[in-house]
Amino acid sequence: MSDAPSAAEEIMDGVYSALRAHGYADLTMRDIADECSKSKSLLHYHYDTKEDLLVAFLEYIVSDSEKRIAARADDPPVERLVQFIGWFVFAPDETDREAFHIALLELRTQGPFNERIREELARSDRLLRGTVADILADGIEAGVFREVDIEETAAMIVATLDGARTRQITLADSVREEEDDGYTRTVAEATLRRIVEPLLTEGAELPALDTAIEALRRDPDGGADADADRGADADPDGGADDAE
Amino acid sequence: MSDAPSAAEEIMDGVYSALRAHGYADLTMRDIADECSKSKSLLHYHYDTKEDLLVAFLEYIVSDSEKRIAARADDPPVERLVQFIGWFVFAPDETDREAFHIALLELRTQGPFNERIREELARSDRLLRGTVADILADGIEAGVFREVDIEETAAMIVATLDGARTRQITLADSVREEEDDGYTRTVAEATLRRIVEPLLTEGAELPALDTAIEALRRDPDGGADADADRGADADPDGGADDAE
DNA sequence: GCTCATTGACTGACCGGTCAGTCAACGAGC
DNA sequence: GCTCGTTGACTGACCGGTCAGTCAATGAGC
Repeated sequence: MSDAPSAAEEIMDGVYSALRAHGYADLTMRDIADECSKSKSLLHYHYDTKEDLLVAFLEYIVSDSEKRIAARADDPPVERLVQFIGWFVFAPDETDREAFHIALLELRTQGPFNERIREELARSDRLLRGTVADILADGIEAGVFREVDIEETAAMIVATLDGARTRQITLADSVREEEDDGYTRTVAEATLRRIVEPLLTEGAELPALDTAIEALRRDPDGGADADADRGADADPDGGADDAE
Repeated sequence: MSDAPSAAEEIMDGVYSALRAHGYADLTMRDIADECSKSKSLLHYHYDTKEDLLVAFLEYIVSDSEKRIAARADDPPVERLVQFIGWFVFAPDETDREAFHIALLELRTQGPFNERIREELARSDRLLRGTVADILADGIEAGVFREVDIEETAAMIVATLDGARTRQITLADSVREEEDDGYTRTVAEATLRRIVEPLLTEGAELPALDTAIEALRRDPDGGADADADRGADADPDGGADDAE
Protein backbone atom coordinates (compact mmCIF):
# COMPACT_ATOMS: atom_id res chain seq x y z
CA MET A 1 0.00 0.00 0.00
CA SER A 2 2.43 2.66 -1.07
CA ASP A 3 0.47 5.88 -0.77
CA ALA A 4 2.97 7.83 -2.85
CA PRO A 5 2.09 7.30 -6.48
CA SER A 6 5.05 6.30 -8.61
CA ALA A 7 6.51 8.79 -11.05
CA ALA A 8 5.29 6.70 -13.97
CA GLU A 9 1.74 6.88 -12.66
CA GLU A 10 1.92 10.59 -12.08
CA ILE A 11 3.14 11.06 -15.62
CA MET A 12 0.35 8.91 -17.03
CA ASP A 13 -2.14 11.03 -15.11
CA GLY A 14 -0.42 14.09 -16.54
CA VAL A 15 -0.84 12.82 -20.09
CA TYR A 16 -4.46 12.12 -19.37
CA SER A 17 -5.12 15.60 -17.97
CA ALA A 18 -3.15 17.35 -20.67
CA LEU A 19 -4.90 15.41 -23.39
CA ARG A 20 -8.31 16.37 -22.17
CA ALA A 21 -7.29 19.98 -21.66
CA HIS A 22 -5.54 20.54 -24.97
CA GLY A 23 -6.45 17.73 -27.34
CA TYR A 24 -3.93 15.71 -29.29
CA ALA A 25 -3.15 18.21 -32.01
CA ASP A 26 -2.14 20.88 -29.50
CA LEU A 27 -0.49 18.60 -26.99
CA THR A 28 3.04 19.57 -26.01
CA MET A 29 5.55 18.02 -23.67
CA ARG A 30 5.35 21.20 -21.64
CA ASP A 31 1.58 20.75 -21.24
CA ILE A 32 2.07 17.26 -19.90
CA ALA A 33 4.89 18.32 -17.60
CA ASP A 34 2.86 21.21 -16.21
CA GLU A 35 -0.14 18.99 -15.69
CA CYS A 36 1.81 16.62 -13.44
CA SER A 37 3.95 19.35 -11.86
CA LYS A 38 7.16 17.91 -13.20
CA SER A 39 9.77 19.22 -15.52
CA LYS A 40 9.78 18.62 -19.23
CA SER A 41 13.20 17.08 -18.88
CA LEU A 42 11.87 14.44 -16.53
CA LEU A 43 9.48 13.22 -19.16
CA HIS A 44 12.44 12.74 -21.46
CA TYR A 45 14.31 11.05 -18.67
CA HIS A 46 11.64 8.38 -18.43
CA TYR A 47 10.60 8.28 -22.08
CA ASP A 48 13.03 8.99 -24.88
CA THR A 49 10.58 10.67 -27.21
CA LYS A 50 7.11 12.14 -27.15
CA GLU A 51 5.96 9.19 -29.23
CA ASP A 52 7.32 6.73 -26.68
CA LEU A 53 5.39 8.52 -23.98
CA LEU A 54 2.13 8.48 -25.88
CA VAL A 55 2.46 4.84 -26.83
CA ALA A 56 3.12 4.01 -23.19
CA PHE A 57 0.01 5.93 -22.25
CA LEU A 58 -2.09 3.96 -24.72
CA GLU A 59 -0.69 0.69 -23.44
CA TYR A 60 -1.53 1.84 -19.95
CA ILE A 61 -5.19 2.54 -20.61
CA VAL A 62 -5.77 -0.49 -22.81
CA SER A 63 -4.28 -2.74 -20.15
CA ASP A 64 -6.52 -1.14 -17.59
CA SER A 65 -9.57 -1.97 -19.67
CA GLU A 66 -8.34 -5.50 -20.07
CA LYS A 67 -8.25 -5.92 -16.32
CA ARG A 68 -11.67 -4.45 -15.82
CA ILE A 69 -13.19 -6.69 -18.44
CA ALA A 70 -11.41 -9.75 -17.11
CA ALA A 71 -12.78 -9.02 -13.65
CA ARG A 72 -16.32 -9.57 -14.91
CA ALA A 73 -15.65 -12.59 -17.11
CA ASP A 74 -17.70 -14.87 -14.89
CA ASP A 75 -20.92 -12.86 -14.80
CA PRO A 76 -23.95 -14.35 -16.59
CA PRO A 77 -23.92 -13.53 -20.34
CA VAL A 78 -27.03 -11.37 -20.52
CA GLU A 79 -26.06 -9.21 -17.55
CA ARG A 80 -22.56 -8.98 -18.89
CA LEU A 81 -23.71 -7.79 -22.28
CA VAL A 82 -26.02 -5.16 -20.84
CA GLN A 83 -23.24 -4.01 -18.59
CA PHE A 84 -20.86 -3.82 -21.54
CA ILE A 85 -23.33 -1.61 -23.34
CA GLY A 86 -23.78 0.49 -20.24
CA TRP A 87 -20.03 0.96 -20.16
CA PHE A 88 -20.24 3.22 -23.19
CA VAL A 89 -22.86 5.46 -21.70
CA PHE A 90 -22.02 8.40 -19.58
CA ALA A 91 -24.12 11.27 -18.37
CA PRO A 92 -23.20 14.82 -19.36
CA ASP A 93 -22.02 15.61 -15.85
CA GLU A 94 -19.50 12.81 -15.81
CA THR A 95 -16.82 15.08 -17.13
CA ASP A 96 -14.02 12.75 -16.14
CA ARG A 97 -15.31 9.80 -18.06
CA GLU A 98 -16.19 11.97 -21.01
CA ALA A 99 -12.83 13.69 -21.00
CA PHE A 100 -11.21 10.33 -21.01
CA HIS A 101 -13.05 9.34 -24.14
CA ILE A 102 -12.11 12.61 -25.77
CA ALA A 103 -8.48 11.88 -25.06
CA LEU A 104 -8.79 8.41 -26.45
CA LEU A 105 -10.51 9.59 -29.59
CA GLU A 106 -7.68 12.01 -30.22
CA LEU A 107 -5.17 9.23 -29.96
CA ARG A 108 -7.21 7.08 -32.31
CA THR A 109 -6.87 9.60 -35.08
CA GLN A 110 -3.13 9.03 -35.01
CA GLY A 111 -3.49 5.35 -35.79
CA PRO A 112 -3.19 5.81 -39.54
CA PHE A 113 0.07 7.71 -39.15
CA ASN A 114 1.79 5.71 -36.47
CA GLU A 115 2.25 1.99 -36.51
CA ARG A 116 2.91 1.59 -32.80
CA ILE A 117 -0.26 3.45 -31.95
CA ARG A 118 -2.16 1.48 -34.55
CA GLU A 119 -0.88 -1.72 -33.02
CA GLU A 120 -2.23 -0.74 -29.63
CA LEU A 121 -5.56 0.35 -31.11
CA ALA A 122 -5.86 -2.99 -32.85
CA ARG A 123 -5.27 -4.70 -29.53
CA SER A 124 -8.05 -2.62 -28.05
CA ASP A 125 -10.34 -3.52 -30.95
CA ARG A 126 -9.67 -7.20 -30.46
CA LEU A 127 -10.43 -6.71 -26.80
CA LEU A 128 -13.78 -5.00 -27.34
CA ARG A 129 -15.07 -7.07 -30.24
CA GLY A 130 -13.62 -10.20 -28.73
CA THR A 131 -15.36 -9.54 -25.46
CA VAL A 132 -18.76 -9.15 -27.09
CA ALA A 133 -18.10 -12.23 -29.20
CA ASP A 134 -17.18 -14.20 -26.08
CA ILE A 135 -20.29 -13.05 -24.30
CA LEU A 136 -22.43 -14.07 -27.26
CA ALA A 137 -20.73 -17.45 -27.53
CA ASP A 138 -21.20 -18.08 -23.81
CA GLY A 139 -24.82 -17.01 -24.06
CA ILE A 140 -25.52 -19.27 -27.00
CA GLU A 141 -23.95 -22.19 -25.18
CA ALA A 142 -26.00 -21.39 -22.10
CA GLY A 143 -29.14 -21.23 -24.25
CA VAL A 144 -30.05 -17.63 -23.51
CA PHE A 145 -29.10 -16.32 -26.95
CA ARG A 146 -30.26 -17.66 -30.29
CA GLU A 147 -27.64 -18.93 -32.69
CA VAL A 148 -26.58 -15.85 -34.60
CA ASP A 149 -23.58 -14.75 -36.58
CA ILE A 150 -21.35 -13.96 -33.63
CA GLU A 151 -18.73 -11.90 -35.39
CA GLU A 152 -21.22 -9.80 -37.29
CA THR A 153 -23.31 -9.14 -34.23
CA ALA A 154 -20.27 -8.17 -32.20
CA ALA A 155 -19.03 -5.87 -34.94
CA MET A 156 -22.36 -4.17 -35.18
CA ILE A 157 -22.82 -3.64 -31.45
CA VAL A 158 -19.35 -2.20 -31.01
CA ALA A 159 -19.67 0.01 -34.07
CA THR A 160 -23.00 1.40 -32.96
CA LEU A 161 -21.94 2.23 -29.42
CA ASP A 162 -18.62 3.59 -30.53
CA GLY A 163 -20.24 5.75 -33.16
CA ALA A 164 -22.80 7.12 -30.75
CA ARG A 165 -20.14 8.01 -28.23
CA THR A 166 -17.91 9.59 -30.84
CA ARG A 167 -20.76 11.76 -32.05
CA GLN A 168 -21.70 12.79 -28.55
CA ILE A 169 -18.12 13.71 -27.74
CA THR A 170 -17.38 15.68 -30.87
CA LEU A 171 -20.65 17.56 -30.90
CA ALA A 172 -21.12 18.01 -27.23
CA ASP A 173 -20.65 20.14 -24.38
CA SER A 174 -21.02 23.81 -24.76
CA VAL A 175 -24.26 23.68 -26.68
CA ARG A 176 -25.72 20.76 -24.82
CA GLU A 177 -29.25 20.96 -23.57
CA GLU A 178 -29.74 20.08 -19.94
CA GLU A 179 -32.43 17.47 -20.32
CA ASP A 180 -30.38 15.60 -22.88
CA ASP A 181 -28.98 12.70 -20.93
CA GLY A 182 -26.64 11.95 -23.77
CA TYR A 183 -26.94 10.91 -27.34
CA THR A 184 -25.09 7.73 -26.43
CA ARG A 185 -27.77 6.68 -24.01
CA THR A 186 -30.54 6.98 -26.55
CA VAL A 187 -28.58 4.83 -28.96
CA ALA A 188 -27.62 2.34 -26.25
CA GLU A 189 -31.27 1.86 -25.33
CA ALA A 190 -32.16 1.43 -28.98
CA THR A 191 -29.35 -1.10 -29.38
CA LEU A 192 -30.71 -3.13 -26.51
CA ARG A 193 -34.25 -3.06 -27.84
CA ARG A 194 -33.47 -3.58 -31.53
CA ILE A 195 -30.36 -5.70 -31.62
CA VAL A 196 -29.95 -7.49 -28.30
CA GLU A 197 -33.56 -8.26 -27.49
CA PRO A 198 -34.20 -10.14 -30.75
CA LEU A 199 -31.24 -12.31 -29.77
CA LEU A 200 -32.83 -13.61 -26.60
CA THR A 201 -34.41 -17.00 -26.46
CA GLU A 202 -37.90 -17.44 -25.00
CA GLY A 203 -37.93 -16.83 -21.31
CA ALA A 204 -34.70 -14.91 -21.18
CA GLU A 205 -35.10 -11.47 -19.66
CA LEU A 206 -33.24 -8.26 -20.37
CA PRO A 207 -32.14 -6.27 -17.31
CA ALA A 208 -32.63 -2.51 -17.40
CA LEU A 209 -29.74 -0.42 -18.69
CA ASP A 210 -29.92 1.91 -15.71
CA THR A 211 -29.42 -0.94 -13.30
CA ALA A 212 -26.32 -2.05 -15.17
CA ILE A 213 -24.92 1.48 -15.32
CA GLU A 214 -25.61 1.98 -11.64
CA ALA A 215 -23.80 -1.25 -10.83
CA LEU A 216 -20.83 -0.13 -12.90
CA ARG A 217 -20.75 3.18 -11.14
CA ARG A 218 -20.84 1.63 -7.70
CA ASP A 219 -18.32 -1.04 -8.49
CA PRO A 220 -16.24 -0.12 -11.52
CA ASP A 221 -13.74 -2.95 -11.17
CA GLY A 222 -16.24 -5.76 -11.08
CA GLY A 223 -17.12 -7.23 -7.70
CA ALA A 224 -15.45 -10.54 -8.50
CA ASP A 225 -12.44 -10.74 -6.24
CA ALA A 226 -11.55 -7.90 -3.91
CA ASP A 227 -7.85 -8.64 -4.22
CA ALA A 228 -7.95 -7.67 -7.87
CA ASP A 229 -4.32 -7.28 -8.77
CA ARG A 230 -4.41 -3.54 -9.42
CA GLY A 231 -4.60 -3.65 -5.63
CA ALA A 232 -1.68 -1.95 -4.02
CA ASP A 233 -1.09 0.87 -6.42
CA ALA A 234 -4.64 1.62 -7.56
CA ASP A 235 -4.80 5.33 -8.13
CA PRO A 236 -7.49 7.28 -6.30
CA ASP A 237 -9.48 8.62 -9.25
CA GLY A 238 -9.92 5.21 -10.75
CA GLY A 239 -7.64 5.94 -13.67
CA ALA A 240 -8.48 5.08 -17.21
CA ASP A 241 -11.82 3.35 -17.45
CA ASP A 242 -12.12 2.24 -21.02
CA ALA A 243 -10.26 1.54 -24.21
CA GLU A 244 -11.04 1.75 -27.91
CA MET B 1 -19.73 28.63 -66.31
CA SER B 2 -16.40 30.18 -65.52
CA ASP B 3 -13.74 27.71 -66.56
CA ALA B 4 -11.08 29.40 -64.42
CA PRO B 5 -11.62 28.17 -60.88
CA SER B 6 -11.76 30.98 -58.37
CA ALA B 7 -8.90 31.36 -55.93
CA ALA B 8 -11.20 30.37 -53.09
CA GLU B 9 -12.02 27.12 -54.84
CA GLU B 10 -8.40 26.37 -55.58
CA ILE B 11 -7.54 26.97 -51.97
CA MET B 12 -10.33 24.69 -50.76
CA ASP B 13 -9.00 22.00 -53.07
CA GLY B 14 -5.57 22.64 -51.63
CA VAL B 15 -6.84 22.14 -48.09
CA TYR B 16 -8.50 18.95 -49.19
CA SER B 17 -5.36 17.56 -50.78
CA ALA B 18 -3.13 18.67 -47.95
CA LEU B 19 -5.40 17.11 -45.37
CA ARG B 20 -5.35 13.87 -47.29
CA ALA B 21 -1.59 13.91 -47.53
CA HIS B 22 -0.62 15.10 -44.07
CA GLY B 23 -3.59 14.67 -41.73
CA TYR B 24 -4.84 17.42 -39.49
CA ALA B 25 -2.33 17.27 -36.67
CA ASP B 26 0.59 17.79 -39.03
CA LEU B 27 -1.11 20.19 -41.36
CA THR B 28 0.78 23.42 -42.01
CA MET B 29 -0.07 26.48 -44.03
CA ARG B 30 2.91 25.68 -46.23
CA ASP B 31 1.45 22.23 -46.98
CA ILE B 32 -1.80 23.79 -48.11
CA ALA B 33 -0.05 26.47 -50.15
CA ASP B 34 2.16 23.94 -51.89
CA GLU B 35 -0.79 21.71 -52.63
CA CYS B 36 -2.60 24.46 -54.54
CA SER B 37 0.56 25.99 -56.01
CA LYS B 38 0.07 29.27 -54.25
CA SER B 39 2.08 31.14 -51.70
CA LYS B 40 1.58 30.88 -48.01
CA SER B 41 1.04 34.62 -47.87
CA LEU B 42 -1.86 34.38 -50.26
CA LEU B 43 -3.69 32.09 -47.92
CA HIS B 44 -3.35 34.75 -45.25
CA TYR B 45 -4.53 37.34 -47.73
CA HIS B 46 -7.80 35.47 -48.18
CA TYR B 47 -8.14 34.07 -44.67
CA ASP B 48 -6.79 35.94 -41.69
CA THR B 49 -5.83 32.90 -39.65
CA LYS B 50 -5.34 29.20 -40.12
CA GLU B 51 -8.46 28.64 -38.05
CA ASP B 52 -10.49 30.85 -40.38
CA LEU B 53 -9.30 28.81 -43.30
CA LEU B 54 -10.16 25.49 -41.72
CA VAL B 55 -13.57 26.64 -40.61
CA ALA B 56 -14.22 27.87 -44.14
CA PHE B 57 -13.16 24.48 -45.43
CA LEU B 58 -15.56 22.72 -43.10
CA GLU B 59 -18.37 25.01 -44.21
CA TYR B 60 -17.45 24.22 -47.77
CA ILE B 61 -17.68 20.46 -47.46
CA VAL B 62 -20.82 20.49 -45.34
CA SER B 63 -22.48 22.73 -47.91
CA ASP B 64 -21.37 20.36 -50.61
CA SER B 65 -23.02 17.45 -48.80
CA GLU B 66 -26.14 19.53 -48.43
CA LYS B 67 -26.32 19.99 -52.17
CA ARG B 68 -25.74 16.34 -52.90
CA ILE B 69 -28.41 15.29 -50.49
CA ALA B 70 -30.84 17.88 -51.78
CA ALA B 71 -30.27 16.60 -55.31
CA ARG B 72 -31.77 13.25 -54.34
CA ALA B 73 -34.60 14.52 -52.22
CA ASP B 74 -37.21 13.28 -54.66
CA ASP B 75 -36.05 9.67 -54.91
CA PRO B 76 -38.36 7.04 -53.40
CA PRO B 77 -37.76 6.66 -49.61
CA VAL B 78 -36.51 3.08 -49.58
CA GLU B 79 -34.01 3.61 -52.39
CA ARG B 80 -32.91 6.85 -50.80
CA LEU B 81 -32.27 5.21 -47.46
CA VAL B 82 -30.27 2.36 -48.96
CA GLN B 83 -28.29 4.87 -50.96
CA PHE B 84 -27.63 6.92 -47.85
CA ILE B 85 -26.26 3.84 -46.15
CA GLY B 86 -24.18 3.01 -49.19
CA TRP B 87 -22.72 6.47 -49.02
CA PHE B 88 -20.75 5.52 -45.93
CA VAL B 89 -19.15 2.48 -47.47
CA PHE B 90 -15.91 2.55 -49.33
CA ALA B 91 -13.68 -0.25 -50.48
CA PRO B 92 -10.19 -0.66 -49.02
CA ASP B 93 -8.57 0.43 -52.27
CA GLU B 94 -10.21 3.82 -52.21
CA THR B 95 -7.27 5.26 -50.35
CA ASP B 96 -8.10 8.82 -51.28
CA ARG B 97 -11.51 8.75 -49.79
CA GLU B 98 -10.24 6.96 -46.75
CA ALA B 99 -7.44 9.46 -46.23
CA PHE B 100 -9.93 12.26 -46.43
CA HIS B 101 -12.12 10.69 -43.78
CA ILE B 102 -9.13 10.30 -41.54
CA ALA B 103 -8.47 14.01 -41.82
CA LEU B 104 -12.10 14.76 -41.23
CA LEU B 105 -12.07 12.68 -38.09
CA GLU B 106 -9.11 14.66 -36.87
CA LEU B 107 -11.01 17.83 -37.55
CA ARG B 108 -13.93 16.43 -35.59
CA THR B 109 -11.77 15.87 -32.56
CA GLN B 110 -11.19 19.61 -32.53
CA GLY B 111 -14.88 20.11 -31.81
CA PRO B 112 -14.54 20.01 -28.04
CA PHE B 113 -11.86 22.70 -28.18
CA ASN B 114 -13.14 25.02 -30.86
CA GLU B 115 -16.60 26.46 -30.88
CA ARG B 116 -16.65 27.46 -34.54
CA ILE B 117 -15.66 23.98 -35.62
CA ARG B 118 -18.17 22.49 -33.23
CA GLU B 119 -20.86 24.71 -34.70
CA GLU B 120 -20.13 23.41 -38.16
CA LEU B 121 -20.03 19.82 -36.95
CA ALA B 122 -23.40 20.31 -35.33
CA ARG B 123 -24.74 21.59 -38.62
CA SER B 124 -23.41 18.47 -40.31
CA ASP B 125 -25.02 16.29 -37.66
CA ARG B 126 -28.36 17.98 -38.16
CA LEU B 127 -27.95 17.40 -41.88
CA LEU B 128 -27.22 13.68 -41.59
CA ARG B 129 -29.71 12.82 -38.89
CA GLY B 130 -32.26 15.17 -40.37
CA THR B 131 -31.91 13.52 -43.75
CA VAL B 132 -32.52 10.06 -42.38
CA ALA B 133 -35.42 11.38 -40.34
CA ASP B 134 -36.91 12.99 -43.45
CA ILE B 135 -36.54 9.80 -45.42
CA LEU B 136 -38.25 7.84 -42.66
CA ALA B 137 -41.06 10.37 -42.39
CA ASP B 138 -41.59 10.30 -46.15
CA GLY B 139 -41.55 6.53 -46.13
CA ILE B 140 -44.08 6.30 -43.33
CA GLU B 141 -46.35 8.70 -45.13
CA ALA B 142 -45.95 6.69 -48.31
CA GLY B 143 -46.77 3.54 -46.39
CA VAL B 144 -43.51 1.71 -47.06
CA PHE B 145 -42.18 2.07 -43.50
CA ARG B 146 -43.96 1.13 -40.30
CA GLU B 147 -44.62 3.86 -37.78
CA VAL B 148 -41.48 3.94 -35.70
CA ASP B 149 -39.71 6.42 -33.50
CA ILE B 150 -38.20 8.51 -36.26
CA GLU B 151 -35.59 10.38 -34.24
CA GLU B 152 -34.37 7.31 -32.45
CA THR B 153 -34.11 5.30 -35.63
CA ALA B 154 -32.25 8.07 -37.40
CA ALA B 155 -29.86 8.48 -34.47
CA MET B 156 -29.15 4.79 -34.42
CA ILE B 157 -28.54 4.42 -38.14
CA VAL B 158 -26.19 7.39 -38.29
CA ALA B 159 -24.32 6.31 -35.16
CA THR B 160 -23.85 2.78 -36.46
CA LEU B 161 -22.54 3.76 -39.87
CA ASP B 162 -20.37 6.50 -38.49
CA GLY B 163 -18.96 4.18 -35.85
CA ALA B 164 -18.19 1.47 -38.36
CA ARG B 165 -16.38 3.84 -40.66
CA THR B 166 -14.45 5.39 -37.81
CA ARG B 167 -13.27 1.99 -36.65
CA GLN B 168 -12.30 0.96 -40.15
CA ILE B 169 -10.33 4.16 -40.60
CA THR B 170 -8.50 4.20 -37.31
CA LEU B 171 -7.59 0.55 -37.37
CA ALA B 172 -6.73 0.62 -41.04
CA ASP B 173 -4.60 -2.00 -42.68
CA SER B 174 -3.15 -3.76 -39.67
CA VAL B 175 -6.27 -5.76 -38.92
CA ARG B 176 -7.62 -5.96 -42.41
CA GLU B 177 -7.74 -9.31 -44.07
CA GLU B 178 -7.52 -9.34 -47.84
CA GLU B 179 -10.92 -10.75 -48.51
CA ASP B 180 -12.42 -8.26 -46.13
CA ASP B 181 -14.11 -5.67 -48.30
CA GLY B 182 -14.21 -3.32 -45.35
CA TYR B 183 -15.52 -3.40 -41.85
CA THR B 184 -17.96 -0.65 -42.78
CA ARG B 185 -19.56 -2.76 -45.46
CA THR B 186 -20.17 -5.66 -43.11
CA VAL B 187 -21.85 -3.35 -40.65
CA ALA B 188 -23.80 -1.57 -43.38
CA GLU B 189 -25.20 -4.89 -44.58
CA ALA B 190 -26.06 -5.83 -41.02
CA THR B 191 -27.75 -2.47 -40.52
CA LEU B 192 -29.92 -3.07 -43.56
CA ARG B 193 -30.86 -6.54 -42.46
CA ARG B 194 -31.36 -5.86 -38.76
CA ILE B 195 -32.57 -2.29 -38.56
CA VAL B 196 -33.98 -1.23 -41.90
CA GLU B 197 -35.67 -4.44 -42.98
CA PRO B 198 -37.82 -4.73 -39.83
CA LEU B 199 -39.05 -1.22 -40.69
CA LEU B 200 -40.55 -2.22 -44.01
CA THR B 201 -44.27 -2.83 -44.36
CA GLU B 202 -45.53 -5.94 -46.09
CA GLY B 203 -44.75 -5.95 -49.76
CA ALA B 204 -42.04 -3.34 -49.59
CA GLU B 205 -38.75 -4.61 -51.00
CA LEU B 206 -35.18 -3.72 -50.04
CA PRO B 207 -32.80 -3.02 -52.95
CA ALA B 208 -29.31 -4.52 -52.77
CA LEU B 209 -26.60 -2.38 -51.19
CA ASP B 210 -24.25 -2.99 -54.13
CA THR B 211 -26.75 -1.59 -56.58
CA ALA B 212 -27.09 1.58 -54.54
CA ILE B 213 -23.32 1.97 -54.18
CA GLU B 214 -22.84 1.43 -57.89
CA ALA B 215 -25.46 4.06 -58.67
CA LEU B 216 -23.72 6.52 -56.36
CA ARG B 217 -20.41 5.88 -58.00
CA ARG B 218 -21.72 6.41 -61.49
CA ASP B 219 -23.67 9.51 -60.63
CA PRO B 220 -22.38 11.09 -57.42
CA ASP B 221 -24.40 14.29 -57.68
CA GLY B 222 -27.74 12.63 -58.10
CA GLY B 223 -29.15 12.54 -61.61
CA ALA B 224 -31.55 15.40 -60.88
CA ASP B 225 -30.18 18.47 -62.61
CA ALA B 226 -27.02 18.28 -64.67
CA ASP B 227 -26.10 21.92 -64.11
CA ALA B 228 -25.12 21.18 -60.53
CA ASP B 229 -23.14 24.26 -59.67
CA ARG B 230 -19.76 22.79 -58.88
CA GLY B 231 -19.93 21.90 -62.54
CA ALA B 232 -17.02 23.07 -64.64
CA ASP B 233 -14.08 22.66 -62.32
CA ALA B 234 -15.07 19.52 -60.49
CA ASP B 235 -11.79 17.94 -59.63
CA PRO B 236 -11.13 14.50 -61.05
CA ASP B 237 -11.20 12.59 -57.79
CA GLY B 238 -14.57 13.95 -56.84
CA GLY B 239 -13.48 16.39 -54.19
CA ALA B 240 -14.96 16.40 -50.73
CA ASP B 241 -17.49 13.66 -50.67
CA ASP B 242 -19.04 13.62 -47.28
CA ALA B 243 -19.54 15.51 -44.08
CA GLU B 244 -19.52 14.47 -40.49
C1' DG C 1 -2.23 55.20 -62.10
C1' DC C 2 -5.10 53.04 -59.05
C1' DT C 3 -6.80 48.68 -57.13
C1' DC C 4 -6.51 44.12 -56.11
C1' DA C 5 -4.08 39.68 -56.17
C1' DT C 6 0.09 37.68 -55.24
C1' DT C 7 4.81 36.92 -53.75
C1' DG C 8 9.39 36.07 -51.12
C1' DA C 9 11.80 37.50 -47.33
C1' DC C 10 11.34 37.99 -42.76
C1' DT C 11 10.09 37.60 -37.55
C1' DG C 12 8.87 36.18 -32.99
C1' DA C 13 7.01 32.41 -30.66
C1' DC C 14 7.27 27.94 -29.54
C1' DC C 15 8.31 23.06 -30.15
C1' DG C 16 10.94 18.59 -29.08
C1' DG C 17 14.98 17.33 -27.44
C1' DT C 18 19.79 17.86 -25.10
C1' DC C 19 22.91 18.76 -21.54
C1' DA C 20 25.35 20.04 -17.52
C1' DG C 21 24.48 20.03 -13.21
C1' DT C 22 21.65 19.71 -8.42
C1' DC C 23 19.88 17.03 -4.81
C1' DA C 24 18.43 13.41 -1.65
C1' DA C 25 19.10 8.64 -0.58
C1' DC C 26 22.03 4.93 0.34
C1' DG C 27 25.74 1.92 1.31
C1' DA C 28 30.74 1.14 2.42
C1' DG C 29 34.60 2.02 5.15
C1' DC C 30 36.39 3.27 9.32
C1' DG D 1 27.77 7.38 13.70
C1' DC D 2 30.21 10.23 10.70
C1' DT D 3 32.19 10.85 6.06
C1' DC D 4 32.31 10.20 1.31
C1' DG D 5 31.61 8.22 -3.31
C1' DT D 6 27.91 6.60 -6.14
C1' DT D 7 23.54 6.47 -8.08
C1' DG D 8 18.90 7.60 -9.72
C1' DA D 9 15.51 11.20 -9.99
C1' DC D 10 15.00 15.48 -11.41
C1' DT D 11 15.71 20.51 -13.13
C1' DG D 12 16.67 25.06 -15.82
C1' DA D 13 18.89 26.83 -19.50
C1' DC D 14 19.55 26.28 -23.95
C1' DC D 15 19.65 24.78 -29.18
C1' DG D 16 18.22 23.89 -33.88
C1' DG D 17 14.31 23.90 -36.36
C1' DT D 18 9.56 24.95 -37.67
C1' DC D 19 5.43 27.31 -37.43
C1' DA D 20 1.74 31.07 -38.19
C1' DG D 21 1.62 35.37 -39.37
C1' DT D 22 3.63 40.19 -41.30
C1' DC D 23 5.17 43.34 -44.65
C1' DA D 24 7.11 45.82 -48.45
C1' DA D 25 7.37 45.13 -53.15
C1' DT D 26 5.73 43.49 -57.72
C1' DG D 27 2.59 42.51 -61.33
C1' DA D 28 -2.04 42.36 -63.82
C1' DG D 29 -6.13 44.45 -65.28
C1' DC D 30 -8.90 48.28 -66.00
